[in-house]
Amino acid sequence: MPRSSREKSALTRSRIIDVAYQLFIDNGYNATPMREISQKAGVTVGAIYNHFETKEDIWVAVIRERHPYHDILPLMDTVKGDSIADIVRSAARLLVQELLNRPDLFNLMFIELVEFKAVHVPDLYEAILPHLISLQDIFAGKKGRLRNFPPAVLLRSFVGLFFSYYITGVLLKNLPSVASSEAVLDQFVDLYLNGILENSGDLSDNPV
Amino acid sequence: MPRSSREKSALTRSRIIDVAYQLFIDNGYNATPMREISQKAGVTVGAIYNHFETKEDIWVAVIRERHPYHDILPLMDTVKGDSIADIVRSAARLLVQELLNRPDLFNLMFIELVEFKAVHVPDLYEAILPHLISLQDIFAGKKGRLRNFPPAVLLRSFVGLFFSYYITGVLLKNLPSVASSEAVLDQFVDLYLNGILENSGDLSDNPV
DNA sequence: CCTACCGATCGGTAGG
DNA sequence: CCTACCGATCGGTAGG
Repeated sequence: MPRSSREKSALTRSRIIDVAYQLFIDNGYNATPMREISQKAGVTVGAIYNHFETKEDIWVAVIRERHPYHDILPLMDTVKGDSIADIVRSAARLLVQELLNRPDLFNLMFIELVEFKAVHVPDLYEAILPHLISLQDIFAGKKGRLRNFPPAVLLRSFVGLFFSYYITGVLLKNLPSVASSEAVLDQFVDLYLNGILENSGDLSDNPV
Repeated sequence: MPRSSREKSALTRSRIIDVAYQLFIDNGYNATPMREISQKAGVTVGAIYNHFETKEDIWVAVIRERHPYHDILPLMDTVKGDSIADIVRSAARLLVQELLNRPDLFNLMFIELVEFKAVHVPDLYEAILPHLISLQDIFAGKKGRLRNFPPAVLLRSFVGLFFSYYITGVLLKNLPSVASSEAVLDQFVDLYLNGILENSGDLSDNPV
């Protein structure tokens, strides 16, 4: 039970963000009325404006405070393995496990692209970048030799791998021949590993 | 000059679609008022409803009749080369030349994902699929050996490559270290070629 | 945090 | 009677 009005206010604000997060993901930003947020959050529309100056401020709070990277990045720091291939593969598995059955990250980013032209993306950098950069150090001293790609390209293409898999899966989901599955994701990862590693063998013949 | 009222009607309809196409790409679907479409098209709002029953019908006409694949797919049929690497690379170059400085395709697909949950995507299959499937035949008898990936995975990861490049470029565009450029795209393609080809050499050491 | 309400604008339709 | 289109306005809802 909240004791002070301070705590009560913080709880209300948190409830508004939770409700808005879900509605934005389900319907998009412009298609989510303030009335619906207020009803589902159990407060009046006017009350919301005690916590946020504008509707867009709710969006900013959502991507800052409820963005799935809060759950995902700490997982990345736990990735271990003897070889680069093992590390990349287990990182990919972790990411997929978190992301694909809960595609909030993708929806939030697409809404940000479509409805805001990515203006809030820089807000996310300071939180995400340190984790990404530390990923590069993880490769140092591991088995396997990386081809001569710039680190930024390796990182960017790794992140892009999941967008590639997710978007093509959604766009082609009605075609039986391109059904998404763990096996297909493994093949995407194998293709990526073949792409970045020297002497990767032929991972397509040796699924793990 | 249009002679019959039939021709005039067709021109008006075409003008409405052209205007809506640009506004949807720039602002998204929900953020584009019928008033703005009507003003820019030089007709009244009421007149639009002689050509389309609802606003959503305009969207459907846009993605059916103005989708950039109308320009892109014919280009793909002109791709030639002695080796698989050459073919994939020139296909990628053609695609990028068409797409990256005119990212209509991406925006249309993202709007479709965010604001319509991809319900109209099946409409596009019948037009696009035949071209994609014929791509697989192009590889037959060319120099270079493909790794043992299913054709659907090769195709899907090729399409995904451009989504990967485009989205990560937009999301990270404010970071100088990940600036998009033709060189970076070549590296994405090299990574992909390393990924799908046996004995690709190390393309990252031998930029073309 | 609420009730009550604003200026404006939304997608869509009336009769002619 | 058709088409393409008009000026005016509908019932509801947007953010604030």
